[in-house]
Amino acid sequence: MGTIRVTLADVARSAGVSQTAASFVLSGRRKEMRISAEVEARVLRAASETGYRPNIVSRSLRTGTSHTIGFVSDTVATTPFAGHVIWGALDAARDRGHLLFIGETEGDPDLERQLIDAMHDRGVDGIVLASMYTRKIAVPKTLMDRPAVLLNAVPTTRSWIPSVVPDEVEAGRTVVRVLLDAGHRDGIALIGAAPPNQVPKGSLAGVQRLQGITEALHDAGVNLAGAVPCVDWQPDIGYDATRRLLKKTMPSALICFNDRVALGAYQALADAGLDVPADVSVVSFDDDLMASWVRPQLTTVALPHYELGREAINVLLEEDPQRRSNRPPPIHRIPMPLRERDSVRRLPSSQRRARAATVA
Amino acid sequence: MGTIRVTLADVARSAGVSQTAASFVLSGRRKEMRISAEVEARVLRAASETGYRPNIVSRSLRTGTSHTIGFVSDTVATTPFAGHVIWGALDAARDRGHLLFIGETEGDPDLERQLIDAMHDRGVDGIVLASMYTRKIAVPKTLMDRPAVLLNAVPTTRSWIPSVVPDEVEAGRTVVRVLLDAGHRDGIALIGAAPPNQVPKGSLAGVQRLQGITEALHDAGVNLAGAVPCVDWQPDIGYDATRRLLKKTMPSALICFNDRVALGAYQALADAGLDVPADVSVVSFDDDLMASWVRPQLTTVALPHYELGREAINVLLEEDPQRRSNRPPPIHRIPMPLRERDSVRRLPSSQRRARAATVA
DNA sequence: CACACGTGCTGATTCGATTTAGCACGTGTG
DNA sequence: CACACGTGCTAAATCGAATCAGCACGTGTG
Repeated sequence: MGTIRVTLADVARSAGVSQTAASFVLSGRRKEMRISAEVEARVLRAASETGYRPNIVSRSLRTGTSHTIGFVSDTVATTPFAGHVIWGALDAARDRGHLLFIGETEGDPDLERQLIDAMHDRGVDGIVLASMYTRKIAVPKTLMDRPAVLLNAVPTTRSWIPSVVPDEVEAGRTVVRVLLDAGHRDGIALIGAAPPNQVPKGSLAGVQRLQGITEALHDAGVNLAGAVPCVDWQPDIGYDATRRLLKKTMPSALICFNDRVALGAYQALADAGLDVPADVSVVSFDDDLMASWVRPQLTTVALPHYELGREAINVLLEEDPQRRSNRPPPIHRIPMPLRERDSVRRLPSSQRRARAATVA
Repeated sequence: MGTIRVTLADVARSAGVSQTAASFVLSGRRKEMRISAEVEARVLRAASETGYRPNIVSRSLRTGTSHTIGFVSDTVATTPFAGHVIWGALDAARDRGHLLFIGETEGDPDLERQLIDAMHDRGVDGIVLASMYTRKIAVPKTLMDRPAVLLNAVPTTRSWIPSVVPDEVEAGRTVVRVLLDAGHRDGIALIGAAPPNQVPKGSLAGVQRLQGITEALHDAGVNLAGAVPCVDWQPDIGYDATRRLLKKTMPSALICFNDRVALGAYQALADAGLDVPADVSVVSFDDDLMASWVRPQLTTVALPHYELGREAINVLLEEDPQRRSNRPPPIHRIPMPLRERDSVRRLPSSQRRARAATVA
């Protein structure tokens, strides 16, 4: 306890050389300073014998880089979402020799600014600003001075700040492909949004999932059997929307805009005496925990939390050189993997052959 | 972008005074240096006009305190447990002007050491070492050099390091009190552990919950109607244990050693045609999410995640003075609050009067 | 032999704040 | 008038590593 730290000066003295020599050896740049192999050996030996560890605070003051990253999110760790994002960020940071500060804003812009400033005061190399759900955010001015990345968010204001977001458009295409591949065609209906752009207010995910879905359907020459928008993607609202749909038409497959909506749809279908997937197939988005709890387990396209966290760190640490170029800020889209479970029925091969014929 | 930071020297120059004067004014110690009110005003004005913010890296190098804390846990944020602990730690840290590094060891001692060292290298003021579940841990040597606190763990080795843990003994007393208050007396049985010390291997919580329970029962002069230990506190094991109990006796109330065990007990009771709470009351520990999902909702004693996180930070930041005293390291026990829900039946007042008479 | 040049290292400065030591000036005291 | 003492401030050292600017010594070249 209270062990005094070994400094570079100690190592240099113990190796009988100057601090400069020791410094260059230990940073692996001995050739640059033309340090002899013999001196190198002495320094390395002294360093390992004394148990020298460089003081990063000091290095940071001199060089301006701290091997430290700030991670600021509106909600930290109380949801599995945020948990896995942080997990990915931690892993990526560790792989690259960085440590992570974390902070939670609770959605308060003042707190957000204070946290960002507090991190900058501590010399972080950059900041990841993360959002719970995908949306556009006004980038705090205080974030603009130094390297930064938005996670699960895109900037409203003009800025050079890169974003890392799930590839929702492609996910929309994916769910359509799943249904088409299983032989569904004319009975596909949407729960949670409707073309051309009826989505929950402020929901970027809604817009993009819908875009992917409509594009994929259009490419296949398929028309929707129906579509009921929701003001919010919650189970009870999804329940009501599904009941309304069933009054007008009998779908063969539902695309629900997230797993909570799908849960509501499950209940409405059950109430109507319909079986999933025998009578109606269901596909969805997010891969919430509940997706594997419900019976039948839900086929859904997962939000790639862990990968989002990883990629945000990687983008941040590679971001500097191209900064301030006049191109629009890069948006990195992370694939959303399909989790195939038990809520989609493969139609009998006769029908599938029919479809194959149509396509050909 | 790339805005150059204002330094103390800039502020001093702009106020027309020395750095020393500016420094003492800004740290609120002007009387100590006998700085005039007029100079104070000039400095404060210059600081706010230039938007000066102290460089904490530099301060840290000089003073050795960084207003930064390391939080190392075996599992970070992927469970609501860890999430709420971190949430509490973040709040406490913010309240005291500190920022939190976090790190995850995945149970790997090497990684643990590396993380602790990396944090020390960055000049953290102290480290919280957190464990997913309450247990004894070997304190890493590298943790001993500087302030530290164990969270949800107590040291096996002799060390001065304080611990913050849930007050499991008192929680044991609490569940007994709930049952006694509701009029239960002779029909109380345990699922998950049995006196004197049959608990899942390595489970500190088991030992302490059992201790509290047996003490409270003894104080009330009540004997157990039965007790079935479990090798692990999982639903299926709780299910089996409950079935075994029911073959021997008909309890009026079960004390389950955690909520997962209680879930198994619910199923076994249902299979036996018994209603909760009409036929059998159930109380438990942890307040897992599932405790409010099951029907009837489960009366349980909650693990105080948020408070554990808060208290760990508070203890850490107040820990220095008494350090290295020869007394054993302090163990801070955090109360586990009772969540009264619907799984306990109040016995008819006749029986309760009978009990009151017995006691009197 | 004079001088350039390469080799192998060292001394001193820097980053930005904190802090110790001490200086100049005025006022009161014997 | 000499001298102590209080007041209000400044200069310079310090924390630990990185790094710029050289210095000494040998070797080769004209």
